[in-house]
Amino acid sequence: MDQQSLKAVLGQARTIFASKGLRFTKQREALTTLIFRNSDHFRPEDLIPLLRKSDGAVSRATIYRTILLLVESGMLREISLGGGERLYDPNFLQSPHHNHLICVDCREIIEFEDPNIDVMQNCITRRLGFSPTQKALRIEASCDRLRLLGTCKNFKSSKAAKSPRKRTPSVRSSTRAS
Amino acid sequence: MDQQSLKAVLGQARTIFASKGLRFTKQREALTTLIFRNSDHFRPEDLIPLLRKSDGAVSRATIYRTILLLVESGMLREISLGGGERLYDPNFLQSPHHNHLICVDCREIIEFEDPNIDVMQNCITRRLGFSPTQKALRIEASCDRLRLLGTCKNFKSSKAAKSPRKRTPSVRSSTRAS
DNA sequence: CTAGATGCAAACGTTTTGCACCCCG
DNA sequence: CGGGGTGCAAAACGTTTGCATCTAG
Repeated sequence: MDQQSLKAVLGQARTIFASKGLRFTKQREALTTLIFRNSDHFRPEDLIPLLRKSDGAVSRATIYRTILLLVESGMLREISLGGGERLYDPNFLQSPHHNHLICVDCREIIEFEDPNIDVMQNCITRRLGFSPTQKALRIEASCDRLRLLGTCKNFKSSKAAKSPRKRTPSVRSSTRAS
Repeated sequence: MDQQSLKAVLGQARTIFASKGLRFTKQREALTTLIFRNSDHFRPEDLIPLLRKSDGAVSRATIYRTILLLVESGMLREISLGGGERLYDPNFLQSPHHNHLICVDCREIIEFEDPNIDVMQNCITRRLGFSPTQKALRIEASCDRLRLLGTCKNFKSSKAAKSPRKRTPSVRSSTRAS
């Protein structure tokens, strides 16, 4: 996001917060800046090391609390990519109706928009007797290029197509040991 | 699910497991029966008390491990309803292409199917250069009936439209206490 | 007999919370 | 100076794992 838009976003946040009687502290500003500057999907934990580097360190608790505020303000949206992975997406501010395609080969996330999908979702919702408030379409798919050519413009062997939620094994002491 | 279909499902599970060199133990059978008998969405934790009642108690570890096996066998699917809530849905066996609408008023989950949506998803996926493997459409919506008439056939005040992930407070001892 | 399965409890990663203190307005 | 905000560390949660034991085939 360019400097111009970022300024606008910070202003918007400040206004929304003020309207709720909340302060826009330097921590909240640093966090908001970080989140919208690169407009990447992120996990709350990801933000901690990023904030440690510069001088604007923010505690874990504040990070979680601020994210919640931004979600409640409609500036940030939670998305789910399966496997219990919980990500936040700052891009709904600029493209309010986009959806996500996740490449099962490289776990790359591709954002796309389609007006027909949106119309159809509204239709279905109304037909069921509801008024739509939020819609999320997630498509998991495999990359044709990778399958046919053995390579994929998104493919990075580093994050190779694997299981989310990895745990680091550790020394373990059994209580029932003989 | 009727007794007939349940028998078929158990047979299917037994076959798939056998083909992978896995056993269909009494724990796995009890679990599979429970899951597909009522075809309700569930969290792994939900199953523990249900299994304690009858004689077929199964440990937490086995529950998680078996659920994983069922997912890998394509008999069970994980769905996500937002708020980090991770549910499992046994109904994809009978309606492989259904989607979910969640009522924001009462958190009721309505399953629906729409052939057009499916075609369109395939279109979009191919246009992006991918082959679809799995699709999930989640619509959050508010119930018209409730808004207009103040009542909703799905509305239960008990599970009143609120925040997922509640925590039970507890006694806490502060280290920094004076 | 033996590979696979189970149960237990410990540990993990993530998220929430109580509380003392801080600071902005 | 007061009410909202922060940081810390301690829970709480949901899930995974090592290991000893058990069991189905």
